[in-house]
Amino acid sequence: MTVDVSISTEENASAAQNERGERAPRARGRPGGEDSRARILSSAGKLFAARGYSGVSMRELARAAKVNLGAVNYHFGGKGKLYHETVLRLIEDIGPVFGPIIHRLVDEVSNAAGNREALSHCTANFMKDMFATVLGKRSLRWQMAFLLREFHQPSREFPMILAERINPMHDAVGTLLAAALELDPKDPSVRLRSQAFIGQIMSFGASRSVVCARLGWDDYSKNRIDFIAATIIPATLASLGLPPVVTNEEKRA
Amino acid sequence: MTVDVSISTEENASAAQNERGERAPRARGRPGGEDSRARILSSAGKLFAARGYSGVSMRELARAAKVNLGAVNYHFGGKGKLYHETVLRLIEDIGPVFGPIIHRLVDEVSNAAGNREALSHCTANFMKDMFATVLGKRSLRWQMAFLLREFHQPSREFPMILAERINPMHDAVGTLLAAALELDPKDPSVRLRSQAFIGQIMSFGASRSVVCARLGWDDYSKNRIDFIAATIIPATLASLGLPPVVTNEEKRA
DNA sequence: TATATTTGGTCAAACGTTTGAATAATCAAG
DNA sequence: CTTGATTATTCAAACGTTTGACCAAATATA
Repeated sequence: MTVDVSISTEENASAAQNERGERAPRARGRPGGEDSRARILSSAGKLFAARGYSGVSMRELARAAKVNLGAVNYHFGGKGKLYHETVLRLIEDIGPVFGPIIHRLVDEVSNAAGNREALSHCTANFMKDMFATVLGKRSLRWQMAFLLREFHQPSREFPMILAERINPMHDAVGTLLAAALELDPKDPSVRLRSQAFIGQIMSFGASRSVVCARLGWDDYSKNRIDFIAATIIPATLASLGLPPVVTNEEKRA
Repeated sequence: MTVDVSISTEENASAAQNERGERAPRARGRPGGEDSRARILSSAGKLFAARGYSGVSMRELARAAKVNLGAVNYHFGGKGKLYHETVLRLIEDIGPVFGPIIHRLVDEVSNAAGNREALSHCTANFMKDMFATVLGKRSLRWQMAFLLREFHQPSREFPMILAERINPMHDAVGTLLAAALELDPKDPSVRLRSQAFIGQIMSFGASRSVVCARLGWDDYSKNRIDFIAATIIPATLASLGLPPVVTNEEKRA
């Protein structure tokens, strides 16, 4: 448990003792290295997501991360390697976010055991989770933009993203659709409908500018995201031939 | 009619006579101008779509268009102006493609007059048109990539694209959804479902790499696009509470 | 000749990268 | 408790290349 945390955050690795009580060797040399590294990685993610690889200069990046220009190459050994590290970091970052959502979906589908009301609830829960996460999580904003960019303009890092994060998500949705449609999860039509299912959700992230322009919104907010979910979920349930989910308010009436 | 064609292709504008039979004034000076301009514009579209504004250098562009570096600035007066012209050209190009699709949809929805079988056929026809166009038309490939880029990373040209091409498309889908759901076309939930409707289709273009990877395809083909349409259309009909469309084969049986 | 276009070249600025000195911490020796 | 070696990091300057822009001369048609 403590191991997991230290791996996922990856900070303070050199600052304390290890779990055996042995003295961990303190960092030598001028301090601040891990700090700068983290700042560079964070700035790089945001900038690459917003403007793409060639749209970001090393100088701009160094300025944003508040480090010297040379420090970027010192820590990462070049722009290309930095981009690679950014993708690795992205994959690490979104794992703990989508992992539980995927886990919950697969669990609930399994527990539903074909019961269609239960499948409706799985679907609604999953979509609520996804909308809230993809559209709402401030901390995930640049990651989503980064992903969308890699989707439609795959770099050499794309296969890794596909294998580590996209395939598990699509496979999970596949089990839901297979249960709802009573088809094999490997059926090509299930895979296509998984794409439509996920693509529909992601499109609200990819076309944020369009949605906001057409709805007269400045940006998404919690209430607006809830409204999107409440609007789209019934349509998706119907598309799967699943019964509508009765909301709490409707139950009271 | 002939006017539309000449506008849409925009080539040979200086090569022949106009429709009144008057002699069009032949171009003076060194020849090749309109040719070079068109080649530059075409290369610029493809390159900007693939790598983005800053991912393309003027020299690379000149090489791709087989013109001298100076000729690009001669014709367009700079990289920024060339990008602007590329967007104008894009809007002009996709107009004749999506215009008829939109027109057909609005017409058929109007003629359906609320009849739900007729609305099913509208929907199916529109989606078939869209899938075939967005995924299939080779000539539209870079335009779609360009659009998707502008969606999620709007440049200063975005408002024009929105007004000229996106809003009409969304409004047309809005009339379909309003008829099917018996709501006002301006209802926010109709606008959101229009986004989901279109976004779902576009996602097959945006995530081409994902779809192909998961289906084991190298690329889309006519048959595969038909298969996508045949898979997704029934789901969309169900999501709108519209009756399924009976295919020709099923009718014979 | 007049006009339109192409051409090759130059320019300052910005690019990614490299370098070597300066800095700040730890560690081992005295 | 100081000292000097060692290590890690920062920093400013410079490298050679590429960038977008610009220009005057050359060229090809009317």
